[in-house]
Amino acid sequence: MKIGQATIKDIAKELGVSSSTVSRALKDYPGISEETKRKVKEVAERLNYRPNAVALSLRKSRSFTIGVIIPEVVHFFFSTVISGIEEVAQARGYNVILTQSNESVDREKSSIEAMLSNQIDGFLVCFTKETKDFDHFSKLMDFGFPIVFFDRIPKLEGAVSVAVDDYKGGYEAVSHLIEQGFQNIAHLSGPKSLKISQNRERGYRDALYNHGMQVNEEFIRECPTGTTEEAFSVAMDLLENSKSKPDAFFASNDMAAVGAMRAARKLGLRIPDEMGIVGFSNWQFCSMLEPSLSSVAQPGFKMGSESATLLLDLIEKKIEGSSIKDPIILNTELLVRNSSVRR
Amino acid sequence: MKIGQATIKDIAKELGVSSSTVSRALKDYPGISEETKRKVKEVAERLNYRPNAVALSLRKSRSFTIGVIIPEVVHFFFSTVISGIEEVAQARGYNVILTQSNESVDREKSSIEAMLSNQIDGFLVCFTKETKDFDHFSKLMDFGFPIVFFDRIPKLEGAVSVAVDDYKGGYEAVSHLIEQGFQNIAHLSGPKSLKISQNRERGYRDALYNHGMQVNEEFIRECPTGTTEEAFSVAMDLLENSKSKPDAFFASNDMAAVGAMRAARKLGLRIPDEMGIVGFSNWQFCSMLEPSLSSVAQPGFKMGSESATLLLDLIEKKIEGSSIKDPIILNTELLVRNSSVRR
DNA sequence: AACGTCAACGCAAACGATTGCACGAAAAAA
DNA sequence: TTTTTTCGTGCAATCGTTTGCGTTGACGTT
Repeated sequence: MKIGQATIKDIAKELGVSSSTVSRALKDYPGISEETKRKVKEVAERLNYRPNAVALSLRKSRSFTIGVIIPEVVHFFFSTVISGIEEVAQARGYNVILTQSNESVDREKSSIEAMLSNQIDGFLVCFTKETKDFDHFSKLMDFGFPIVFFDRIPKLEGAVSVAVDDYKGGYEAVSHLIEQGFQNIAHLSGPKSLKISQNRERGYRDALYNHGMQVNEEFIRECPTGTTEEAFSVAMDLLENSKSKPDAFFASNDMAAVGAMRAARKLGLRIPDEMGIVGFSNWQFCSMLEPSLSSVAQPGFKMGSESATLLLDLIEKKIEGSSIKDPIILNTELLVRNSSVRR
Repeated sequence: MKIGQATIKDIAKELGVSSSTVSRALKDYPGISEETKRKVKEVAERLNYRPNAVALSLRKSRSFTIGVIIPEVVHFFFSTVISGIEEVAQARGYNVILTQSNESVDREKSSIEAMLSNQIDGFLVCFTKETKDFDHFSKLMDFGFPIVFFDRIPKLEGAVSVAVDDYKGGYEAVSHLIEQGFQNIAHLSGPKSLKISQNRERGYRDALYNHGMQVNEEFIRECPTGTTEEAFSVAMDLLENSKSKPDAFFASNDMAAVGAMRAARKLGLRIPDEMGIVGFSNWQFCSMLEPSLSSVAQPGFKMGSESATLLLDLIEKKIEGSSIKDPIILNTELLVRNSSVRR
């Protein structure tokens, strides 16, 4: 009686019929007279009847709700992904339950538990940096429970996943720097544990290699947290203490790129003439910086909408999980701005 | 049998007792022998029993889920708020269902409907810019349905809401500009329909007034969409065509502030010497700009956590909605950076 | 011996909707 | 007129859990 929500029984009582008749009438089942259907629908309308989704979930063991597990919401890329997910889900009549793991595996696991007990229909997950063990996912997948991984993809047989072409992004960014005449390109990499970081780094290496340049291992430095401060000190260290000084940075993330910009500025190096910089993710602020920051754009919204579409198709059995062997790779695009173009 | 989830019946069958006994044993009800309790818990453990939240929702007409309606997720401030909401909800054992209205009233309404049929326990809402009519909210509130409004607050008797001290933020920003010696301070305001825009503008007016300066109506210009481009052209127009040219801008939002910066730069005006600028929201990029942008920081995370706490307290009847007459106002803080401090 | 007490548990209804099956009446076929 | 078919509807079980009330048997009291 909470919100005064009318139930099927209310309609039934009002018309002096059984609830089964009402149920069938509302769904235009055959075997109900037009007359009755009309009356039922009329009363339903008048009582502002809305089916109780919870009762439906219980009956059907389906909730028309998908769960999203994401490391953190306050992150331009992730929020874009969420937006894409939400868009598709809403269009197809699904709810989205959101939890952030804050990069903690324990929270990841407890969120899964909580959502499962809510009869969620499927998961959309970007696991944490520290998730090395995927048992809590594979257990579900063995049951045929629909899961789609996005951005960060697991080493897991039969996992359906959507990722961005990190390799190509890295490759193009570094090629671009080389073409601009930069000779000593350093790489501020992301956490080595993540496939995306590895791929960006591979792109970096291959670009150098294919342009006949040597990879200087000293120039590849991990920035596990990805903050500006961290990158700043790493870049400073590199610029002050390395044997051959870098004249360009390819950062695995935009925040880190800003750290490198700061370091360059602090040392009086002019960007882009004496120092080229390219970031990754194309955060909103890239175009607002001075000089504006070149960056590899990731299609966040598309990643969200594609993953969601995939998941819903899996849930509704429009496609088979086993038919998707390889990760879906979305294209990246290098946006060239002022931080990397020599005048 | 989906996820192979064990039910109370499974436990009951295994032990040859009734499901009522199992239910009571699991909750340590009196009237169940210690022996039985032990056995039940043991089997529950072994079968990895998790209560079915959907069945619970149906029985109790409570879902331990709250609904969040937000204009758009991809927005630094809002994503911060979401983060705060999620944090509190998770800590108190609630799920968060998220929908974005994309500033469309229709979507706002349909989201409400959808969530209601999911037996949601309460709403956390930031309505759209175009929401002028609050019937769809007040109808629910009349039933005593828990709703907390955040950021944008409605003209509605008895609404519980949490906002930021926009007036103070505006007042301090403009006072600061005045103290820095700026004389002709223009205001790029937000959509006039929103209370927050009105309050920021009031702060602007009062600051001028209290410092003995005149308000030049020509200097107050609305930027309804709040994009950089829009602000750029408005600022250009002001700088090129107004009788007395502004020497400072107080923008109702950081994106607009960037637009003003661009306009100044385009006209060769040096910031902050010839032109002072202060924004609002303290988006991440503020500190990364050159010069760094002074801005009024809004406590997004706190707004989220406070609103959520309030909502959950309402839901759990720890507090009475009627006991909260006035909006809860969270403090803003002017972060002075380089864009407004004359050297 | 007859009765009351109490611990320990089961029955069944309820939450709201769906659905296989059965039933009665009317219409059609014989 | 009798039999069969068709149509429109209701009954009751089901999903998983909770909970008011009833039942059972053991034990204690007079």
